[in-house]
Amino acid sequence: MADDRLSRVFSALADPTRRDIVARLATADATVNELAEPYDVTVQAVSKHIRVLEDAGLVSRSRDAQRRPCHLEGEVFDLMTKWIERYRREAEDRFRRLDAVLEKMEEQPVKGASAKRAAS
Amino acid sequence: MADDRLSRVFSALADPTRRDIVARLATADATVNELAEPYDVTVQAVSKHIRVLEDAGLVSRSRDAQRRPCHLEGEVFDLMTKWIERYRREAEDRFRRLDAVLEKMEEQPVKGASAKRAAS
DNA sequence: CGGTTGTTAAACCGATCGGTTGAATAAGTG
DNA sequence: CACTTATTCAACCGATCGGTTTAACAACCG
Repeated sequence: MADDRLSRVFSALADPTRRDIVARLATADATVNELAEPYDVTVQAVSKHIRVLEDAGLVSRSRDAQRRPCHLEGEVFDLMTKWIERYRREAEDRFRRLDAVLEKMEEQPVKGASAKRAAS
Repeated sequence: MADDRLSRVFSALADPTRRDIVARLATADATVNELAEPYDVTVQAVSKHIRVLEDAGLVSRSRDAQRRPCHLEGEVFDLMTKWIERYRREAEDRFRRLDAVLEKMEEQPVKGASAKRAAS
């Protein structure tokens, strides 16, 4: 797994358990044990999941006696959104341009070329 | 890897090569060979990457003789954005609420309790 | 102090991943 | 037809993943 930020974030969120943890942390901070309770895996496994989320910058932790409360870090979402929006917009623009071309082609219906391969 | 849609999408984008392919497809459709050219891996490896993107619904393909042009599908981005925005908003709201609480605490500076643990 | 609770570290395991090589398939071109 | 081009399939390989068990560590509680 590439160690760049975006890769870590996407990779972290590729697991449904980790996404669920994020979802629950969105409503309230929680300790490892609290987070582990609903899943039928060991608390160690959940601890690992949280580590992954932490490494991705999605979660931060404080200390409260033996407990290590987890807190969702919202900033990282910006990174994803920025990436996504960029390419979504490009794709949509391209789609619109294609639409325009098709419309134009309908107006003056296919002069010469077969439109199979426009340019090199 | 869980086979649900969101998992496949995030998982697909967790790889930098695949993200780069998406980025390039945002500007123009391209064949497997064209896509493979800049990377120093075999074309088979790139073919696999494209398969992953296709399975995630990020890429669709048509046919042009032996070629299989790849086309970026923008819709899937909505799925991600929706998921992200939802939890980002919750996290931000919570942050704002916390801010409000802290402000209030500054107004009437710590009456009785130690504010260590508010409620069960 | 000893015991309990919360969390992590270490070692291991089967499955999947990203990559390879080699061969097969598909479809134009001489 | 044989030949080149574009793509995929199949088998394999080392690394990583998600999970386990066992043990350690940290900090409170009596």
